[in-house]
Amino acid sequence: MLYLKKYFTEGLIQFTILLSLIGVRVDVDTYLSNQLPPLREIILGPSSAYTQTQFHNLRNTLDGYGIHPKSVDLDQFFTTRRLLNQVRQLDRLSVPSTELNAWLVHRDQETVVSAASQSSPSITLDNGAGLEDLSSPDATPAMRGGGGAPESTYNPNAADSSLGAVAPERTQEQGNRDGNDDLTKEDIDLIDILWRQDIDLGAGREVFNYSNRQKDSEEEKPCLEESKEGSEAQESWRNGVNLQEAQPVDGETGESIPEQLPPTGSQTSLSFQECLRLLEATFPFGEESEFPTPVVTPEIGTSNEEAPSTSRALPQAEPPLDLEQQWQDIMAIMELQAMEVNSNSVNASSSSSPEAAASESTPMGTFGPSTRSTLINQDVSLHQASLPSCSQDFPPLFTPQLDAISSSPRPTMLRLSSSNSSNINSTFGATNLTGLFLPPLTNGTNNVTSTPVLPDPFSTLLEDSMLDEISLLDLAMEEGFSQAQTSQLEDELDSDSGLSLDSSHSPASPSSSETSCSSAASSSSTSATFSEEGAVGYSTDSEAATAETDEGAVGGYQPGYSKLCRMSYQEFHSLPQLDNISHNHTYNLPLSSPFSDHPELPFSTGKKTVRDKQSCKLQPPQDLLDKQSSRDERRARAMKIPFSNEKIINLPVEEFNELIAKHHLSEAQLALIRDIRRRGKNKMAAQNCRKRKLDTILNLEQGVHDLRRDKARLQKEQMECISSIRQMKQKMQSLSQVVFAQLRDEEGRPYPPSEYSLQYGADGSVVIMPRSIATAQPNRKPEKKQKDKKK
DNA sequence: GCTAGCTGTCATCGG
DNA sequence: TACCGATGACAGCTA
Repeated sequence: MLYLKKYFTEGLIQFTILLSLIGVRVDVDTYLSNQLPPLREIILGPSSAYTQTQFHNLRNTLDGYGIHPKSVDLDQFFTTRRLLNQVRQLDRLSVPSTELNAWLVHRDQETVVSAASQSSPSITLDNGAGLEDLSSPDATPAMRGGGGAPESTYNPNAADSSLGAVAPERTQEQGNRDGNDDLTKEDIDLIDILWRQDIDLGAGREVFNYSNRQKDSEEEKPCLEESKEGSEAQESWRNGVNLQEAQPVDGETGESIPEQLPPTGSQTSLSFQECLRLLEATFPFGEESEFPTPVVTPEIGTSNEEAPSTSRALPQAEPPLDLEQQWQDIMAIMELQAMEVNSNSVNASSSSSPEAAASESTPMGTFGPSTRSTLINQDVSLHQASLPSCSQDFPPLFTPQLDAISSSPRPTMLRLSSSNSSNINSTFGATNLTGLFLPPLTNGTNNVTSTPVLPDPFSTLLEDSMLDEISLLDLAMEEGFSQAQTSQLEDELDSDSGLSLDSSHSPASPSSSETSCSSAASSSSTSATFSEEGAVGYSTDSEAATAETDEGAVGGYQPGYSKLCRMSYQEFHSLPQLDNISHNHTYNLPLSSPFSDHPELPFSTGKKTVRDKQSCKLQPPQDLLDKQSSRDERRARAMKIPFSNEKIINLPVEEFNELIAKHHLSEAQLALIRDIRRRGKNKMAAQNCRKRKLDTILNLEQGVHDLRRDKARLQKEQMECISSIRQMKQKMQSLSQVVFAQLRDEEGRPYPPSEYSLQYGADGSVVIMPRSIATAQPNRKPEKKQKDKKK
């Protein structure tokens, strides 16, 4: 479960990164110009010590790695933190001007094989069939990947026939299996007929301005009309037909015709696959990425001849492509998708060209013979694809393993995985996610300059709650947290910050958790220990009670009791400044604390005893806390206070008074008890106060960042307004010249523009008046020597 | 030895 | 008026 959890977490992160990349890309120019180095530094936050994301990241680090909460794997910790920070910075529009951070989800061959062999159908990168196969328990890998190549999650037929055409055999054999139950053979034939009709109607290269990337030798094939494509594509999505299969195929030659690019760059969407391709090309991923995602290789320098039946890992040695080239590729893809020419019509023409045959077993994502052109054809227009496109594009991130995760009861958060539902569309089908982060496409022909995609809605999905709460709550649900513990975690999420006041192990430092534990202990309940999270040394309440009884009332520092309360999961991951983890309170703390056996030992003398030193070696931070907290403990012990300091501090006033009343205490004892209570509460208050201070600083920092971002945005808008006004003035001037050229006075003489000017009334009237008067009385409508002239 | 950071404690104020 | 929380200030401790 932890393993799967890790996959899910990382997959979610990468998923959001990729989606964010789509949105950020569109408006990247804005931020390229606004990303000043200081601002960038602030955004990126080199001083991560004051970021509140650490404990969340650590939280994420905890899940799935099976490490002790106190033994933070720093590499994973910082890696996760970096990822999360950058994810969040994506929504904050913090794309550096000279830096492109990209991630590529990667699934190695073994994972694919195992996934396939486990009858957990892997989700192909752009093969909607693979998605549908999720719902088809009887779908075998061979059925998806082609004969004899169960490992291949990438169907070459689909690759070659993407965007408009599909091999007939695939249509018949896989169409229904892919969940395309309602797409009958007649429908397919009809679509094909329509497709051919469009071809015959002459929708050719000039219509779609096919990209010059296409090989000259390839036959160009007209694409369907966009409107029809839109409807068909959506229907195709509904039917589970992969857009990849909608690649047009020349009706005569049977060759795969790549989709055509619009003449200008309409930067509206970017297919997931293309994102992967570009990201991979930019940052070749290695085996580091543990998230099992389809292997995608860049089409550049990739041929189908190599390892057709095996998935290839991403070529790490491949040098990153030029960034400019990458962006050009992205733009080209966007242009392509803006055309929405990706038809889902099933073309009877078989794309079983030799190349396709060669890539019959090409692993999914390994682009075959058509290289770039084929790649482009595989793109999916997120616009047209609407919601299904999301599910179509994104599911590759969610592997069967994730499905297994999602199959487990997880009541919280959006289920991003394909889940165990029969159709991936059911996951995203409730809402049009595409519409969330992509502007509605009114017409298939996108205006190049009128589609700035601001990913604000989607950015909301990337907010902290998505990444933080999902990690925590899901972890709580998955790892056997009790409902009370889960609610405790939720309460923590509701708090202003993750800082736990209970970070200190001082007995006089109770917190909500401690209080709750105290209550639980008082009710003789046996709360579950947190040993499952890896923390050791926690005892049950009964044990704590026993220890307390054995130890006596004085020096109520109960390792079992208090640590159960204090060193909770909450405490650990609620620390906002885990970068400075130096107080490992309970690390390697044995179950039977020395204090239990010799409760008087730590408090017997002010000097360190041998045993004390030994305990210091085991738990140095504990020593600090012991020393700091033992003063009142020692005092209480010296005064023979018959109950623990924790009770003194944490009990409500009524109970505290009752407790005091039950014992016949001297004035000195009462005074000490009240001092202990006062100091203990004040200590908590001080911690609260400091926490608030820190939160205030962080909020201010964030506010500064937001204000700077708003300032940059407003400046950009101002520049746009100025430019618009300038254009309007120019247009007005030209119109004035036209008017003056046509105006004549009573004698038929023209009005020289140098002497007259046009004055525009508020009611739309336009009058001509001498410039001298116009300048002298700019606000008064001249009555003389004017001729009203309605425009 | 100096310094920064953390923590506990006291005094004070306000609810 | 007692209680409690918040907060500034200070001191002690540790790295």
